[in-house]
Amino acid sequence: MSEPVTSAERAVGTLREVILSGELPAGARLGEAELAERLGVSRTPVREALSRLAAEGLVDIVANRGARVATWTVEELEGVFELRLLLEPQLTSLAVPRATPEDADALEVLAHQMFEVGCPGPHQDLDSLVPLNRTFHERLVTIADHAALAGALASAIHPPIVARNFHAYDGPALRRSLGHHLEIVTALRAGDAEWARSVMAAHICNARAVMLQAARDESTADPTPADPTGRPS
Amino acid sequence: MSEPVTSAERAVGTLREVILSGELPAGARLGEAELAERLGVSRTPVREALSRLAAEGLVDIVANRGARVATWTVEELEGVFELRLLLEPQLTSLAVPRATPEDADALEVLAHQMFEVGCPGPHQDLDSLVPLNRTFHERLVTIADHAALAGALASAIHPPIVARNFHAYDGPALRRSLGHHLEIVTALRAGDAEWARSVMAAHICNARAVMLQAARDESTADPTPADPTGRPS
DNA sequence: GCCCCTTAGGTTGCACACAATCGCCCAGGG
DNA sequence: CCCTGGGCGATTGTGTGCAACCTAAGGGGC
Repeated sequence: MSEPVTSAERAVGTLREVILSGELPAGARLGEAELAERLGVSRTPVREALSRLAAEGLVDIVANRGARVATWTVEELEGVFELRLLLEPQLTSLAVPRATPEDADALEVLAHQMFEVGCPGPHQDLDSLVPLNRTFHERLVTIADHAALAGALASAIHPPIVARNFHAYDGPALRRSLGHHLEIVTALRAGDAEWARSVMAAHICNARAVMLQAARDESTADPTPADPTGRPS
Repeated sequence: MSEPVTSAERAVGTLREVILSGELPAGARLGEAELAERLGVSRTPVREALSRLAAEGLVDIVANRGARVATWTVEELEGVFELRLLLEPQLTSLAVPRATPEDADALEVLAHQMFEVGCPGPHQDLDSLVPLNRTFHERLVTIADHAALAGALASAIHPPIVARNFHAYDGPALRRSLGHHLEIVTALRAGDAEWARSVMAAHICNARAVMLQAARDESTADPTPADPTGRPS
C-alpha cells in the first residue's frame, strides 16, 4: 500500500473505494466526464483508472459505450465462491503460524465489534458490519503474507456482493457467520491451522448458501433478475 | 477472445504476445514513444495498454520512471507455484466430465507433438515446446469452463517463467513432464477426474522442483540474481 | 582525487482538442 | 398502428502539446 503519487493512482484508489463501499450500485454508469469533474482531474487519468479497474474485474468496459460498475450472473457468483473456497481456507491456514499475539488481539476486537453491531436488537447496523468484515478478512490475508494467493483472491472477491449478502442473511445464518469469526480467532490462538482452515471453509459455504437462496428468491420475485441497466425499486 | 475494435485493445494483445513469447526479456525497458512507433499508434493507447498489462502483472510501472517487463523473485515464484497447485488440479478435475472426444483428440495430438520435439535427439526443439505447452494448458482451462478459476490462474501464470523453465529441465524431468501430458489425456479419456487431478498436481510439483533447482544454480553462480536491469549475458 | 551541486536531455503525466462511433428521437411511408 | 431510415446529441477514442520529474553528465569546491 504505497503512497499514490499520480492523479491516476489516486483516481484508482478513490474509485475502488466508491465501488467497494457500495455507494454506486452494480450496473451504475461511470461517465468519464462526470468522474473527471468529481475527482477534479481531466479525463485522461480517469480513463487510466477505469482501465485498471476493468482489469481487476470491478468495472465492465464496452468499446464506445462506456464503463459501468460490474455485474455478475448467478453462475459467475457460484464460480467466485468456488474460488474463494480454494483460496481463503488455504490463506487462513498459512496465517495461523505467522500471526503474532497483536494480530490475534486485533482480529478478536474486530470479531467482537461485528458481534455487537450484528446481533438483532436496537444496535443492529448491517451497514457498519460490511467494513468491519472486510477489515477482518483483509487482516487475515495480510498475516498470511502470500502475495500470489492474495492477488488471486482480490481479483475474485467483488465486495459489492458481500455487501448485498449481509442484508440477505437471516438470523441463524448471520449468527453462524459472526460465530465463525470468533472461532477463527480461537483456532488462531490455539495454533491449530487445520481448525482455522475448516472454519473458514464453513464460513464461505455459509455465505454461498445465503447467496444462492437470495438468488432463488430474486428470480421467483423478479422476472428479469439479470437486468444490468437498473434496479427494479 | 472477442475481436479487438480499438487500437488500445490491439496494443494490449500485441504487447501481451510479445511479452509472453519471451521476445522481450524480463526487465526490458518499455518506452512509450518506442512502442507507439512500433505499433503505429500514438502514445495514448500505448499508455492504456501498459496500464492494463500492469494490472495483469505482466509489466511493472513506476511513476515517472516508465514501464518494464515484470520480474519476479524466487519467493514470488514459489508463491505462484503454490497458487497453481491449488487451481490447476481443480481445473483439470472440472475438465474431465466436460471434455468431448474431440477435446481429448486435440489434447492427445498436442501431447504427442510435444513428445516428438521434446525428446532428446536431432529433432529436439525446446523453443517450439513452449507454445505447444501453453496451448495444451489453455485448452484444458477452456474445457473446464470456469471463468473465475481461469481468471485467477491467468493472473498468476507469467509464461516467461514457464519458457525459462523448459530450458532448465534436465532429461528425466523433461521426460516426466511430457509423460504427464499423455497421462492426463489417458485419465481424461477414462473419465477419472481424481486421476487427472493427481497427475496435474504432480506435473506442477515437477515444474516447481525444476524452478527451485535452477534458482539455486543461478544464485550460486551469480552474486546478483535479482538484478532487474539486465541479464548477465 | 573525491564528492557535491548544477545543468541539460529525455521521458513520463496530464490536459485539451478533434474525430469517430453509438443511441435516441422523430418524421415518413407502408 | 408499426416499422424503417436519417439526423442529432452525447460520449468515447485518439492525437498532440506542455509542464514536471527523473537520470546522467560535467564543472567547481574541498
